[in-house]
Amino acid sequence: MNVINESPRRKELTRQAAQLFVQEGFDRTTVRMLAQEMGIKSGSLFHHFRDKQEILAAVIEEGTQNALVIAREALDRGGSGADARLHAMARAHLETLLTDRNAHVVALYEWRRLDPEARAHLSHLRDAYEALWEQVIDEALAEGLIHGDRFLVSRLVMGALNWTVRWYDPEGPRTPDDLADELVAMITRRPA
Amino acid sequence: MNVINESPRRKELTRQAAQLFVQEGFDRTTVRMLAQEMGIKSGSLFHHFRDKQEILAAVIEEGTQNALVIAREALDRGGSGADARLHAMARAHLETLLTDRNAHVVALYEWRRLDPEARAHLSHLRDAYEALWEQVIDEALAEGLIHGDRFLVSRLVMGALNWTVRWYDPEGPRTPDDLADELVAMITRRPA
DNA sequence: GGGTCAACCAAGCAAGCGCTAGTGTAAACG
DNA sequence: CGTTTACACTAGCGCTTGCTTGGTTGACCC
Repeated sequence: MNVINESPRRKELTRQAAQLFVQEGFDRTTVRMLAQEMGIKSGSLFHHFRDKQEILAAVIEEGTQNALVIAREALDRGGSGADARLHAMARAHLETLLTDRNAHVVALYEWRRLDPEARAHLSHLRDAYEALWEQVIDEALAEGLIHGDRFLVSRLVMGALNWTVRWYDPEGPRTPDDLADELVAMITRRPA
Repeated sequence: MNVINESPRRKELTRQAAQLFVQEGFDRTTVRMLAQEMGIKSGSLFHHFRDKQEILAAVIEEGTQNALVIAREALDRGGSGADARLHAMARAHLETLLTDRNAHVVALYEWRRLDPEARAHLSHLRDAYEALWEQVIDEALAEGLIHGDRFLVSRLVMGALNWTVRWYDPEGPRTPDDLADELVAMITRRPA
């Protein structure tokens, strides 16, 4: 068994698993379905992953890690004003939701299926990501761009963003940029 | 079988099922677990519900119907200004999320487990509820209380609200009123 | 050119699943 | 009184589940 291994083969298998988990849900996706999607037999699956749970953890880890990287890049690259940084974060968030859509949907819906150890590990990753948001929101508060409770505002904003996976249609007329603009406009106050 | 029946016994069973569905998820909740929670044997369960799916549908229907009733009452009772009505809707939404928490969590997480017929039926209920929101948001837009795209704003707002089930702690210091205030303050613009 | 090793397969086990069939019983009804 | 009705029980069928076991294959290595 490869256990902690990060082979390219495993990465590809993880990507395919994410797709199935989205379509069917984790519990309804059998190891036989996973194996077929991957073009192997169900037994061979356990050469790459210790058990079914580990596949779920791998899917979620992949998505969260990417989100973190993209958000950090966006902040490093972006402008210096709170408004620009708010925009950059929102856009980065929505872009990840597109490119790694499957992984994020799985993370949102199947988080509770993780066993305690995996959950603890992945919680750290997620916390790191949310810390970025709170930092940017702190800056916006400091500049007077938005008002209110730091904790509540960041939760409400992340809720609005995360919820987009439930209704956003990439084929539709709206780009991630549009959404980011609309969101930032909605929560920031410029004199009317 | 009672099939379409709405006996008080069935209502109580539905409430208990909701609790288990939240704890374990629909797929992981076995009919034997449900029966034990209800104090009967697994076979007896199918006297009240045609199959497991019907229990899920009953749980979600219950929650959505209550949300609709409460929201309508809040709007009828509430003031006439867009600001007051926005507050009333937000407060009503958060209150339902508290009193019928289990049912709503199930509705959010397990919606996709519904079979097509049940989903079609419940979609109508949900659409009716969302129509209330869009109406209130239209009023707020007309009054210039908020700006932006009607569709996007309502989705973002409902996202922020629905997401609260993932982090809101009823035992914590914040009341649903606090949340509603914060949300409305965040999205409305009063001259700074 | 023997040894190593990742990757895969065939076969199947033990457990658990949703659901059914057939029966019992006590209260309600005419 | 006999019949119906609501609710519960026991027993288990047929199937699927996650996972294990023991073995095969082909590419690479000193």
